Amino acid sequence: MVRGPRPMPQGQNKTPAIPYASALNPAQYQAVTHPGGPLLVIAGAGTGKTRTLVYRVAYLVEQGVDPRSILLLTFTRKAAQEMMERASQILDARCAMVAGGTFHSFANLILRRYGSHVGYPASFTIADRSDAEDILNLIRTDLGFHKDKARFPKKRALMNIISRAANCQMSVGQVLAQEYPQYEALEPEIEEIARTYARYKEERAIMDYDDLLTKCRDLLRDHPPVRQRLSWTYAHVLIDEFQDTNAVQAEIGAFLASEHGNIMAVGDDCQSIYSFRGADFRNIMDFPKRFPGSTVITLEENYRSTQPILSFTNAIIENAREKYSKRLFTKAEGGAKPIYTRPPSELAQALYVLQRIQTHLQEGVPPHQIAVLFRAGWHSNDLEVLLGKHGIAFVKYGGMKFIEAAHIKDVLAFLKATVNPADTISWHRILQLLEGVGPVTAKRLAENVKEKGLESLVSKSLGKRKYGQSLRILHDTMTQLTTGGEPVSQKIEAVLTAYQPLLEAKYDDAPKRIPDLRSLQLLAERYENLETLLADLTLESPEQALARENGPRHRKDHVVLSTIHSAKGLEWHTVFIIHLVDGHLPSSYSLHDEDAIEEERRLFYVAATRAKCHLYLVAPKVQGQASFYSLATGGPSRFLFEIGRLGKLVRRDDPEAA
DNA sequence: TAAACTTGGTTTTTT
DNA sequence: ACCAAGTTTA
Repeated sequence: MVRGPRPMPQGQNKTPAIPYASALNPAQYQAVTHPGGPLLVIAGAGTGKTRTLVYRVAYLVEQGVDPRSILLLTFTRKAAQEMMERASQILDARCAMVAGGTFHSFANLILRRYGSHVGYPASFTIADRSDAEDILNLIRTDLGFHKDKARFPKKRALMNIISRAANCQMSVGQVLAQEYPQYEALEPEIEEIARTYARYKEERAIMDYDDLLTKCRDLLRDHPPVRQRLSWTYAHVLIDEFQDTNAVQAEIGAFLASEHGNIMAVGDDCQSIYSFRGADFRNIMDFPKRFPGSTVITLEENYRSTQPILSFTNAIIENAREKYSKRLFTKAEGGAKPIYTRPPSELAQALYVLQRIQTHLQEGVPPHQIAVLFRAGWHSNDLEVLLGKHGIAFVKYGGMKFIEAAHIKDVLAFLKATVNPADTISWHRILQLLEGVGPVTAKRLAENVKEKGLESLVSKSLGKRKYGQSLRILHDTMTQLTTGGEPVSQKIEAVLTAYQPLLEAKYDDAPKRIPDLRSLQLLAERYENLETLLADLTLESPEQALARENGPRHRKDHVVLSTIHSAKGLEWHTVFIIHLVDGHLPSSYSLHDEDAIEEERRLFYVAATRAKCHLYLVAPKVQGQASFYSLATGGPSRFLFEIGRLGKLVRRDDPEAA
C-alpha cells in the first residue's frame, strides 16, 4: 500500500497556473520547486520565509500531491491557517485541506487515535500549565516535603525543572546541576515528585503539554507499523520556525519523514528564542547531519525593512558570540533611521508612545500596522491604561490570558470532568467551589469519584454534612452531562446554570465575569464535540481563535501590544520596543549566564526586525528604588552600548521637546 | 476542617 | 504584586 505522492485529476494540466519563476527570487524558486528529499531553508528575517512555504504548498498541490498528505507544522495555529489561506488564494481551495497546526495540536490528534499504544484512552484531558502546577502542589503537600528545614521549591519551580527535563531529554539531576544548583541537595525528593507526577497523570488519563510531545514521539519510535502508516499518510512534512524546535519535536519530524525523506525545515538560527523550552539554535545546523543528502538553501534578500532599519538590525546581530553565515541586504533605498529616546520615567515612556501612536494614526497608518513590543507581559501595564483612557483600541498578545481567568478555569473543570471522570485535578477544583468544602474534603471526594464513580457523591454519610445538598445538585448535573448525548451548546448551558450561583458566591466581581462566560458559550457553539473544544482551548489561545472568528475587519481597528515571543513571524509598519533597559531587555535573570544573554540579544534582534518603516527604541529612566519587582538598573540596554556606530545608525529624539 | 488573616519570600518568555 | 505557609477563629 504505497500512498506516496500521487496525481490528482485537477493537477494534471501541464502549464503551471502560477508563474513561480517571476513571483520568486532564484533562491526561493529553488526551494519551492525542490524535487523531494530533505531540504533546509535558512531564511533571514523578512526574506520571504512564509512566502516560500506558501508557494511550496501550492507547488506540491499543483504537482498532484494530495493536499491532505501535506503536513505543515508551525509555531502557532494562526500561522498555519494564514499560510493555507494564502496558498488557497494563489492556487485554489484544495490548499485549505492541507493538514496543519502546531506540534502540540498534531500530537493531540494522533494520540486521540493511537493513544492506547502508549497507555492512554482517547478521552484523555490536557492539563494546561496551571493545572499541572496544581497537581505538583498536591503531590508536594502529600509527600510532606514542604515541612523540611531546607526551603523546598514551589510548584512553579518544580514545573520548570520537570518540564525542562522532559524537553531537553535530561534527568532531574542533570537539570538541577545545570540550572538550579541551589536545589541540588534535594535531588532525591524532586525525583520522587517527578515520578509521582508521571504516575498521577497516567492513572488519571491526564497529559500535560510535554506529554503530548514525548508520548507522540514514543508512539512513533516504539510502534513501527503506526510510524510507517503515519509516514505514508504525510508524504510531505514541512516545518516552520525550525530554530525553535526542541529535540523531541525534531525526532517527531524525523519519524514522520522516515519512509520517504520528504522533510522541509525552514528557520533562522539568529531568531532562536525558545531555549527555555529546550530549543537550541544549533539544532538547525544538525539538520544536514540528521538527514544525509540534504539540500541547504539560504535566503538573504530582505523584502520587509528599509535600509536604515536593516543596517541597525545587522549591527545588533553582529555582536552575537557565534558568527552567522548570512548578511541581509535590501534593494530598496531610503527610509528613516530608527529613533532612540530616553523618557525621564516609565510613565513618560507610556505618554511618549501614546503621542507617537496618535501622530502615526493621524498620518493614516492603519492601527493594526502599529505594534508595541516588550520582554514581559506586565511591561505594557501603564500603556494599556493610557490607551484605554484615550480611546485607542488595542489587542494584546502574551501575558495573562482569557483561559487563565479563574472563572473560565472553573467552567472548563466541569467540562473536563464530564469527558474524563478520572480527572481528579478538575474535580478538586469543582468541589472546592462548594461552601464548606476545602482542600482536604475535596481531595477525598475526588479520589472517591475516580475509584467508585459519580454515585459516591451522594452516599448516605455525606448527605448529613452541611454540603450534602450542594453535592446532590452537583451529582445530578454531572450525571445528566455524562449520560446525555445532547449537543455541546446544551452541555455548556447546563454547566453555566449549575455554576452561576457558585460564581456569585465566590467572587465579589461576579457581574464583570459573566460576559466572559457568554463569550465562552459563543465560542463553544461551533463545536460538535467536547474533547475537541477542550483541546483547542488549551492548545491555542482563545484570543487568537476569537480574532480569527471575528474576521480581519475586527482586527484592523486595533493597535497591537505584544510580548516579543508572541511577535515571532509577524511584521508591522511601525514598531515600538519599550523598556529597552538593562534588567528588562536583557532580563535580569539572564545576566549571570552568557548563553542566556546571547538569547536576549536574539530576542532584541527579533523585535527590531519586525519593523518595516518606523522603528522606535525607548529606554526610560527608572525612577524610585528598585523593588523586588523591578530589578532594572535604569541604564539603557547593553545591546545599545555595544553597537559601535550607534550614533550613525539611529536618530535621537528628545521627549522633553515633543 | 474551613475560612480569614499575618508574614515572609519570590520574580520571564509559551505550547 | 502575588503566593505559600503558619496562626487564629468558628
